[in-house]
Amino acid sequence: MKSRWIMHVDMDAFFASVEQYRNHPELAGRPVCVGHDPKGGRGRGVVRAASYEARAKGIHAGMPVSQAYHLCPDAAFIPGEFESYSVASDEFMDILHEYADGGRVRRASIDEAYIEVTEGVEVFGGPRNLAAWIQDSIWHEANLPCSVGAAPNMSVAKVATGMNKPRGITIVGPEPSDIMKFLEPLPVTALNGIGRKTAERLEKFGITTLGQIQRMTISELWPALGRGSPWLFQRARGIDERPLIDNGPRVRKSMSKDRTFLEDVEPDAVDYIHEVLGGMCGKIGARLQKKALKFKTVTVKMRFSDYSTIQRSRSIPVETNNSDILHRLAVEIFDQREEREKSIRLVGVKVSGLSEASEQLCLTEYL
DNA sequence: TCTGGGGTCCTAGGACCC
DNA sequence: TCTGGGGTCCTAGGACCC
Repeated sequence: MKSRWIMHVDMDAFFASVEQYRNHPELAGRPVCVGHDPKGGRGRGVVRAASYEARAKGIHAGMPVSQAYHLCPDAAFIPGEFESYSVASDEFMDILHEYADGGRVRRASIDEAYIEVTEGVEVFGGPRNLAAWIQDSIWHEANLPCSVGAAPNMSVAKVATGMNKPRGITIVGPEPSDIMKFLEPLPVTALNGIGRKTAERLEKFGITTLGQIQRMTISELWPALGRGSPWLFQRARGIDERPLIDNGPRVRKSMSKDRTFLEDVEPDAVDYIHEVLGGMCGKIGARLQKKALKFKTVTVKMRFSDYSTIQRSRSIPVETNNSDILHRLAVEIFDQREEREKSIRLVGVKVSGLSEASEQLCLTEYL
């Protein structure tokens, strides 16, 4: 039986690359950080994406901008334009459609996707040739660098991509023994789905590498992971039978806006918080209207000075996208919080249960 | 280095209906 | 009056990802 081939394509430093190669070509070759304004080293946000030049200075995504600023004050710090990333994403997804068997693309996030290429690999004379073609097409047609991982399933392909970045190609398999050998030395966190919490749990049982799991049975794994054991048992061995299903155009499930204050806000400054909520609700309302969407549920997130975080939500019987209603609901939810002593570090508003706005909206646009 | 902002998916209990 | 099982919606929280 001929082996199945899946490719995972991951954009390199996606937001930073869009800025360097598409929006601001003058930034190519320079350290670029997309994220919050560092405000001379006092800013409270973090870096969303760092170009490889910035990474060479020790900067990485998720790092507080204040720290990034100290590491490299002359990096270009730009807030970024989400819309341009969305357009760039659609462009490279379109290119992937051309190479995928049956045009099936599974979008995993804005900057990565899986494609089934079992037939393509034969036509192009092997996975490495096809991966190189795809990489070249994306570079020449969309002006974006990417890395490619190829393997007999999605799980292993994703791990492969991460092994060789930027502009890398990594082929794993097709033999199960090759896959086992590839995964054997890797830390458990190399797998998609194993984050900090799960890694900590496993470590309590002395488990840190996939090789260790390969030598265990499901029942030996059970005390550490319970119901998650069969899943990890398989993934550690590179077994993943999931079919690659095209998830079509992006369907948004929720929309949110958070704000961390430059300094924590005193618990009695409710008017100020209400005003901030108003600003966020206005922006969310505008985005909903632009996309012709209505919401069913509002969630208000509150994070306090000790970093404890709560969320409170409420659903309404009739969907709407009216900013004033949204604001009123958000204020009500906020005012009902049980925590009244601690200062407030962050407030956020999220709308979910999104549905398409009907003719009503069109009518109001006429009036 | 105190820890952003945008998301997704899963679980679990309770309400409510048939 | 008691009992059940299934389905769906709502709310809260948690894990994870980029």
